[in-house]
Amino acid sequence: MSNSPQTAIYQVLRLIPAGKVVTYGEVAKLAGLGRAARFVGTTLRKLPKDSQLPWHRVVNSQGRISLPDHHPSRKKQQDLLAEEGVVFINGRIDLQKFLWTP
DNA sequence: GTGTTGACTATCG
DNA sequence: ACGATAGCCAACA
Repeated sequence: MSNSPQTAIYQVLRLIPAGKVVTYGEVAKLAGLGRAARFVGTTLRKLPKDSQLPWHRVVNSQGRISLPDHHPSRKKQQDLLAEEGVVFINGRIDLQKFLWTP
């Protein structure tokens, strides 16, 4: 088992199926971090650019991409999700259809 | 040990 | 529906 919180987050990310998304809060809870949703975002920001983890399937509770507008990966995240079948409407995801929960 | 930070969330006006 | 505010929690200086 993983003692490191960030390792626990990595394991949770691998469980997310393509075409679905999860919120930061859900990832935190599944990783055993309770309500440390902010920590999930901080951890993802530190991920290496060549990471194989599906970090792009993590969005905020509003169904929006949380990255700042000027962040280069923001555009890439939406593009990756769109390729997996996640539909964006006015820059927003319909969580009632695409939110994944175990 | 103390205070600040942040890819968050729930609540309020 | 939208912006501002307060609450949360681990990492960092």
